[in-house]
Amino acid sequence: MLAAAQRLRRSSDFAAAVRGGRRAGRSTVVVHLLIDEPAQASTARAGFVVSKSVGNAVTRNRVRRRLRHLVRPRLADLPDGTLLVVRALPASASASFETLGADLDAALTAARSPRRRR
RNA sequence: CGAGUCGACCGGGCGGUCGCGUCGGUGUUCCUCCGGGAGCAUCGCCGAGGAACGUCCGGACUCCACAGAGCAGGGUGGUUGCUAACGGCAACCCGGGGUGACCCGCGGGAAAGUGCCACAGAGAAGAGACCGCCGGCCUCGUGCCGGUAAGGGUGAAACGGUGGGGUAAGAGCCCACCAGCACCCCGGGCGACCGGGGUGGCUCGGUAAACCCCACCCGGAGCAAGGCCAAGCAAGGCCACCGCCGCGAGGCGGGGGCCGGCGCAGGCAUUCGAGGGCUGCUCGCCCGAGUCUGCGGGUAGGCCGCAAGAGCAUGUCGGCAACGGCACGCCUAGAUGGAUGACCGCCGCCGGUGGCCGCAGGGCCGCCGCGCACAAAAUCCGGCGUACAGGUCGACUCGUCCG
RNA sequence: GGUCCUGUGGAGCAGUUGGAGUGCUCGCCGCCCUGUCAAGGCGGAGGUCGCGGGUUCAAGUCCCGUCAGGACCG
Repeated sequence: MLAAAQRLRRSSDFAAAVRGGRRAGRSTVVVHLLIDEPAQASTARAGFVVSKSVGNAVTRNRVRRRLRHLVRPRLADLPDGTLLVVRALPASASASFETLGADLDAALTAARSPRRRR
């Protein structure tokens, strides 16, 4: 799980990450990553978007909690001030914990690697 | 043993590692107006449901000054009770279903009035003459006039049923029995209603989940209610001290100090009262000196409300029951991009499969499985409705067999 | 938290005093027309009226419950 300080709490943070960040998708999740944030923020922070198309309230809660648990160790590798938004797709409702973690890793490396642009 | 009815309940368990949220303790860092506050670490307690769901009803609570009257509008509809209240629940009544335990019913009024009843049929609601039956007339015909609702046919429904008398033919026209209706009397029941007797006229269709009538109920909005602080638009605001008030966030008053200098346009008013409360109308009442409309500008932060309650468990008493009284015990989630997750071990259940045992129902031992339902608080309660793998307990009915 | 709307052939819609599931546009099938295709003409098929109950002689229509989709308000 994530502590409250490591989560995105404001609508403006979500908008900044989704609009300004780099995006990479897999079959279960889509990742928005915004790295160059003003240096005042202490740690990297993450937020989750699980829409109603994923399932009812129980499955949405389960997907979000699994994603939080998966994001927690990976958040330490990201530089300070990074904003991360993980959006769950409908396929994530039936995915296992392992495939969810594999997709999240793949999407994160894909979003971080192409730093050669501009 | 088989088939079934009703009610109550559980809805995976135990342990370990790493995490999250509220609250409390400890330590530490920072800030401080010295009251405290914030962050981090660590320890401990607690941490979704029987439906948390749908939002179909009813309340508590808050604001609208009080929560007023009539009309309109909406809702409910056997009776009596229970309840804070209800469209809920219980018992009973009536009607229907079942061999039975039991189940189902928006179950007031059609004799206050209006509307509708397609097609078919002569006729569809104060009756009516198509065929038929009977009588009369003559121009003797596939004729005209009259009587007749017993028969035929149509329809979901045709103005009581059977038998007899009666008649030209018939008809409640008369009579007996039956069914139904209205009124009266007696008995039982708090009541819905039930049982019995008498009189009347013979007779009255259905539909109110069509308008309507009757009885009863309903003021409106909703915790995003509502309140406080900060910031900002703005034009007034900010700061500490003392006293007082508030459940609380906090506020009020006093003297003192500091900063700042009056968005735009239009309408109607200033006690003979604009405008508003009161969302539709009328009355009545209240607030009232500014208010209304449009444009422009600002605001997405924090706190209180916010969890001890029509509360739960046990016992006992009253009541057929729903439920209520008393005693004792317990404290049981409070998030706000929204806290319960991940992994492991053992057991349980389910499905598949293999072996052994048994005449059989089945039992025992293994292996496999993304297997184990439905579905998650958001102010809080009481109901209703709906979804749900599997399981437990109790009461009762019918059938068969044995004693 | 509150207030509403929609569900009818494959698609989009109409459907009133409740009375045969009736209609429109596109699509589909067959035939005609054409050297061929399109357009056009003629004919045809295709329906649990979202689902389950109820009222009524009779329900797409009225009532209740339920499911799915969608919209609005602060």
